Amino acid sequence: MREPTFWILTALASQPRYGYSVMQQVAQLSGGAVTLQAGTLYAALDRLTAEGLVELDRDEIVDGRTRRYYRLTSDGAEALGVETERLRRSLEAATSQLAARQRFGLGPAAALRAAW
Amino acid sequence: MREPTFWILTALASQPRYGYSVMQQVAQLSGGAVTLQAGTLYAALDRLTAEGLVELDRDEIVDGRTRRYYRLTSDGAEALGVETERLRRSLEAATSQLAARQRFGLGPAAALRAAW
DNA sequence: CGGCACGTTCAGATCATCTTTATATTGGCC
DNA sequence: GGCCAATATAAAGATGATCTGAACGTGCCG
Repeated sequence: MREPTFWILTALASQPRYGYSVMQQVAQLSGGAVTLQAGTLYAALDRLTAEGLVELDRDEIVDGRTRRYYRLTSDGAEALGVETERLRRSLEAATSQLAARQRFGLGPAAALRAAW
Repeated sequence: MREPTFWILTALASQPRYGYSVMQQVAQLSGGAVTLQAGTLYAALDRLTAEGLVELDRDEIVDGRTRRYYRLTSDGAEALGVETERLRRSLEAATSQLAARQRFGLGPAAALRAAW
């Protein structure tokens, strides 16, 4: 799962949203670090719908503009849960390896390097 | 940063390694969940070298086979650190949204939706 | 001597994402 | 009145990391 897909599922987890609302929610959740491109978003929503991770909730018309709401399916929630576990393991691995790097680089550890 | 790239940098963080050793380290760190494809690995090492995140450490010949060691550069370590922070925020967001979903009444139990 | 682990390399295909463009409405500003 | 920003979705073409699949050579072991 790539970044945009992950964030879209995350934004839809708590409640149904329409495309533009997903964009805003992702921007907020990521602290402004992630800005979904419109092309990416709507293509992803179509793809995720086809995959069954997301489904159409309803259409609303506000100020003459259509808002197409999507919701996460139970498959989508499960996929996000699996992805979250994967993130947890990745984070753990990187953290431990970076810590090992500190020990490797600091102090009189030159002998250690030779031993390896 | 994609998955394979992340794991390659992580495997190289603690010490220099050659390609095959990176594969094994990634498999171990990920608990067997990630298995790098040879094509992906060596292409990535070339690319990361060109980008300056990784650099050639040394060549060793063992049992007639060449082992090409790579090491993480300081740029590479920094990139991995940034990526790790990004993972932390992503994990946090997904966790909180999934928790909100529970409260919203759309827990993993699909039976709930049937009641609607 | 046949198979398996080791170790690297390359060509071609896939596909999510990015970029760009198009369309349409509302509302603020000069 | 005209311009621009924000809202809202859609679709076409380009990009590029990854995947697929294969090749090639060595050494170890039963």
